[in-house]
Amino acid sequence: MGRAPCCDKSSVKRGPWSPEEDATLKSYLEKHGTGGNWIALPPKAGLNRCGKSCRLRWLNYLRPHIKLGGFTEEEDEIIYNLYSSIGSRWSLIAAQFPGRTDNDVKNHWNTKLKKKFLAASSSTIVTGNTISKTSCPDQFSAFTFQPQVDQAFFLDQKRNSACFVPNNVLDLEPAAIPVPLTMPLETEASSYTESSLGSNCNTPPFKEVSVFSSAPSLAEQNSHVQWYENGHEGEDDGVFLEFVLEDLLNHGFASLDKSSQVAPSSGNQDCSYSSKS
DNA sequence: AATGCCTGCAACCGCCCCGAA
DNA sequence: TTTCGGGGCGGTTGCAGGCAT
Repeated sequence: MGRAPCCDKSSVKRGPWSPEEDATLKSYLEKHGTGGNWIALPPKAGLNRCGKSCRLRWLNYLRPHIKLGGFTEEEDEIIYNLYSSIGSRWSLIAAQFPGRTDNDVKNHWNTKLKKKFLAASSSTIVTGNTISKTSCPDQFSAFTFQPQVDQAFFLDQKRNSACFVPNNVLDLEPAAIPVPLTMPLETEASSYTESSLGSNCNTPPFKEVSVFSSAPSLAEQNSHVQWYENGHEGEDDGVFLEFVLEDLLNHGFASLDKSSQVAPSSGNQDCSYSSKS
């Protein structure tokens, strides 16, 4: 038994919005606002539309300062890096671009970027091969970019970075893994504090680009190595990130130094890996 | 010029979350 | 504490325009 629909779909108009409807909605919202209730809004505004449809129309096309289409290469890169790190959290990704909507970013991804980056995925791996050993923390961060993993994710646009925290790590104790992201703004690296994030998560010491941009596809291929945080071995598998380190090493995609499998500034965090096979 | 296919995008659907009652 | 309902979000669909044949 499903929940009751928000409106009578047989009696409201559906499909593309006319310029008159747009004008009516825009005019009403500019004068009165939403009133905190989209469902009740259409009759007040004189529209024969579902409240949710009104909300969508306003948020995606009518509200001020909307920027549609015309994605730049840099934006594409950021979208891809974010998608690699947090998956299809379109609202979160769109939040990185003032004026862009989640729907627009999602459509852009589905129609253009997905193909573009899938086609380029092999060359991306080659790019990963150029990583120096000293950039191992980058790779570790990249390995945390698994959308499938139950995770908490903190973005700090001001600091040009983000923190990733597996959910059940949060349950145990706050120990965040910093995730460097490509952000449009040049900013100084600085540290998160416990008060700002509730953890000892720090930003990386420099502005970084996610170099492991084929992480999702590699994660699918790589399933026989499991990563553990020290002290949590054998616990809930859901917290652990899985991939084939050996394959990476064999193929030279990444140069890993086990002794440095620690995020650069995650304080007390330490990690190790083992083979499941 | 006509037809069919492909692509991009606007809009809808339905689920989940969260706050109010 | 539970229930209900609205908002938010990601996935999907359907249409229109462009392109190839």
